[in-house]
Amino acid sequence: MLDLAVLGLLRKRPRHGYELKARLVELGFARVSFGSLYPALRRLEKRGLIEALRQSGRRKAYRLTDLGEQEFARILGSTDHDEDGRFNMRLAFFQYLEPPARLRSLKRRRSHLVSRLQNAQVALQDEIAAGSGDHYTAALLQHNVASTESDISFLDQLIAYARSEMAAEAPRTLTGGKK
Amino acid sequence: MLDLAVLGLLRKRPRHGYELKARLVELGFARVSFGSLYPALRRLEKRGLIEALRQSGRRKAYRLTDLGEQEFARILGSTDHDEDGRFNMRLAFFQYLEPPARLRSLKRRRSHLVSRLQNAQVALQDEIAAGSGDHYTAALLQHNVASTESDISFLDQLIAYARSEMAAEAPRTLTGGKK
DNA sequence: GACGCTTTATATCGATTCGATATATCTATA
DNA sequence: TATAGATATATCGAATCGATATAAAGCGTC
Repeated sequence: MLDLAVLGLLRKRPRHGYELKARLVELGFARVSFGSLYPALRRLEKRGLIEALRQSGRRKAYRLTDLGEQEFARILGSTDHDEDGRFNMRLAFFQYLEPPARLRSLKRRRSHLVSRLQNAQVALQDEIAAGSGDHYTAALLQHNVASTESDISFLDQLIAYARSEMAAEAPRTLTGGKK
Repeated sequence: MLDLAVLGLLRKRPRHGYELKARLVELGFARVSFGSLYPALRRLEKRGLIEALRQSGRRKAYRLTDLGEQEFARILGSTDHDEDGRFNMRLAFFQYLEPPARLRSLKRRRSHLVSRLQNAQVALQDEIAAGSGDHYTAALLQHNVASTESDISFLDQLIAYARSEMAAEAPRTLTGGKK
């Protein structure tokens, strides 16, 4: 996932490690640590996907190479492994995906969340049925259900938006699109 | 975090690895893998915190030792490092914490989320101000804000509950508690 | 009752990531 | 120019990931 993040952020403009970290925090990926980021930079450099532009003082800015751009497109285009952080990272780079690919990715994510919701609902019902009497465990399970529901409705908004984009972009329907 | 999870689940009753994994999934910790779980079991066994009860076929159930129970209490009592999964795991074992410790933990978590919310709000405003025009990045940042807000109100409910527990349990006020 | 099939269950392993610590460089300011 | 705090990179053992291997148990079915 870090590879995608680094390549994606460098696609816009060169940055050094510290800047990358700062942007990741802004985007909500506070978990990525320097202990994974710096090794990732060296890994990517060794693979020729990014290259260093030596600069002032201690900073070492990197830029994306052509090879790196290809690899970024490849990772972004590959079917996503359904994990929360993974999906959100992908979302941050949706601008680099074609609208149809966006829609596919969103639908896939949605169905994953729906099945997660079902599991969460069952777990909650089982807990209530078992009547263990632990309010906090029940609250945790209730929260899992609620936040998954909220994620699904968030996705539904995105799906609606992606559909409208496609309608606007490819107006080759009988109605004869405008613009 | 896995250590806390394993010890906490075994505190209730003996289980084998596969059962532990299943319960973790129910509780919403789908991310823990067998590749971390089984090594963790051996680590904990070597430290004398759990011990195996050989059983039918391939299953190897473990039970918590006295030493393990002490260590569990120690970990649960130690100040939590603010990370989402960490906190939720703790919540799953709140039943083993004293009400005042519960309240302290909840408040600490709340203030952490409030500062995260502020950062998320700033990031969203900055993105809007920058006017990059990428709807998906903006949506991601908006979602970060919304879900953090929702987490805070979830915590507020828990805090209210924890307060009511303490009021009910230690009714040594002037009003003279009932029960 | 032996044949496949799926589920249950543990193990293993290289690569990645964590988390804590160390250290160097800038910047302000007194 | 000392000192402090923010910026920036590096390092390293331990934990975790994720994918794969293996094997026993359960189960229909012919």
